[in-house]
Amino acid sequence: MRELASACYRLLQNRTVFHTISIRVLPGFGQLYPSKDGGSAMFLTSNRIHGYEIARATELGEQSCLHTLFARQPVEHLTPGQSLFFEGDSAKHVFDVIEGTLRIFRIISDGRRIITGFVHAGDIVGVSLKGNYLYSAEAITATKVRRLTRKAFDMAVADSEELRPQVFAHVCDEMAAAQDQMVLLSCKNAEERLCSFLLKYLRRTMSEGALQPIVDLPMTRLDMGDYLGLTIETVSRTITKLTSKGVLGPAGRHSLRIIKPATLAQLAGDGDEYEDSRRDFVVHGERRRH
Amino acid sequence: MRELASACYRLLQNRTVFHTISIRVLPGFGQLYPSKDGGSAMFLTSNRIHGYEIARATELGEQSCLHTLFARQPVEHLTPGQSLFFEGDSAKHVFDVIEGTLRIFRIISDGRRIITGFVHAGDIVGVSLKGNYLYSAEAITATKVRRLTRKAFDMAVADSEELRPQVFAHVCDEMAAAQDQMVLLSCKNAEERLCSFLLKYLRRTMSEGALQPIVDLPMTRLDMGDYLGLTIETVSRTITKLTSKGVLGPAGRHSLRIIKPATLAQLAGDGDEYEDSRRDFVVHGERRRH
DNA sequence: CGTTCGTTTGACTCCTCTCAATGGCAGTGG
DNA sequence: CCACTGCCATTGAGAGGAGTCAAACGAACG
Repeated sequence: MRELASACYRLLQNRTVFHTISIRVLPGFGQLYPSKDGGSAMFLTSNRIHGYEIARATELGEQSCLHTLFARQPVEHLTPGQSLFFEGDSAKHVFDVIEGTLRIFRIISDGRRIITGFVHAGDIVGVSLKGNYLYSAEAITATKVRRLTRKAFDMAVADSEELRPQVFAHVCDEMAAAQDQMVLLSCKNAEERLCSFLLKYLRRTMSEGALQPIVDLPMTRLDMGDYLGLTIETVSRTITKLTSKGVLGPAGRHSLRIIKPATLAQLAGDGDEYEDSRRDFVVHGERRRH
Repeated sequence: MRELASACYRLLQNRTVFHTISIRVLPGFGQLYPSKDGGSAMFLTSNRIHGYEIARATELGEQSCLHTLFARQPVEHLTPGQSLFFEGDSAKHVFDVIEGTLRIFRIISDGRRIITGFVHAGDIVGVSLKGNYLYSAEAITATKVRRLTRKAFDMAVADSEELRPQVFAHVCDEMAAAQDQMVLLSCKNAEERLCSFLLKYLRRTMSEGALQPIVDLPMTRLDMGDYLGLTIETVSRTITKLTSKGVLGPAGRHSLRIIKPATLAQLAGDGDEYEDSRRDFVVHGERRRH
């Protein structure tokens, strides 16, 4: 069944005009979320065995950073909506994202989509799996990636005392993120979910040395909803509510200005973030759980 | 704050009678879920460096199975409710569960508990982390474990070409489980969550060669609720509903008889499980999403 | 036999989903 | 230059599923 959903999704990817047709053909898959500019041709992962990669990768084994493994690989470009790989495909490559954002998601049998994460520039995708990809990856914005065959990647890592702990750390971070997401989905209400989400992006933005507390959200409300376990309407309503509270302010099409970061942190309900709680005042002190 | 919650939880673990007192002292932590027989003393993880373990572990390096690393370690016994380690503690040990069941959970600032998983006999806990435990572990039933220092474990693994992929596979399985859990929490209703849960246990039970489709659920409704992102009332009501549908039947205090496994699989809504869908008939064909 | 703890059941509330309509922006073609 | 169209976002009204509060029940245990 998953194969069917996946196949159907690919079909949608390949469509030129008739994407709504596919939806009617398979009533079970009512919401296969055709991507914005799905007119682009499907991105086929090449199955060539890059023998030369292996040699090159191992020879770079003494380098300290995982990214250096990818340094000499050709850069591949993805247009928004283009797929990098599909759930269920045999996991032949590991990817280093140089620029852009991707969504990582699964489609379940009734056609719903669950975004399990977003991947940004500097991240590496496709490490923590054996055999087949557990999820699909799709570009949200124009994206540049470099790829390495798993074989090359694994060999380089196996040979390097330096890289192995890095890979392990990477997997641990992924695990920690998954746990946080489980906490969010388990017992946070819409406002807390959104605040947690924005807070994460705010931290990332600020740590990159941004001057203004403006977060860029390349994804659509649908993406956010599918990530946070909410509908687009609820996401939209919650943003409106936070704006009217004065926590957020508008800042362009795909951006939000965080006016009260500390309130945002409080509303996120993670609890253990006290750093800047007194930088602004709580307007509405309510803290109810559903 | 997390430290406070954790500390408060430890306090509760140590309590003899006055566990409700602690709750009132810290209004934020209204539901610290004192464990059933919390009268037991707190289990302190020993910090001795087992130098001899390391030698022994490496000398066992040529063995094929991860469990053999633990084979010569002394068996430790945990009574129900006893803690193995706490969230935030520095992750000094890796554990091999020989017998019994543990819950793996996190406490968030408002006192809620999220169970991220259950650990059964044959599982290994504490692998996929660096530095500190991301969660607490607590025995549900009488449990037997063996421990190895991380140092010994890591060294043995690093030295063995055989063990490394096993550890990697283990981490991948954990990751896959986390993803499945995210799907469950993201977009399944109470019935689907419970069915998924029961189905997982049923599969485990049957694969162990059980003759009867009876799943043993050592945990309480509260544990199930905290795992599935539901309240005890909803868990209870859903079980009642499934029983009245004829899918489940009572089978003792902590057990459930699965009368219609295929219906259970259908209701779980995972989609890609067709194997035995025709073994029984769907009574109520409804398949709504909330 | 009484207490305690876990479970079940009921009544009610409320948060989020669903359905539906509107608004706004961007790209396209006349 | 402007209407048209498609997509995304917003807003509203209504419904329903799960949470909350409360009480009763049942099993285990001293």
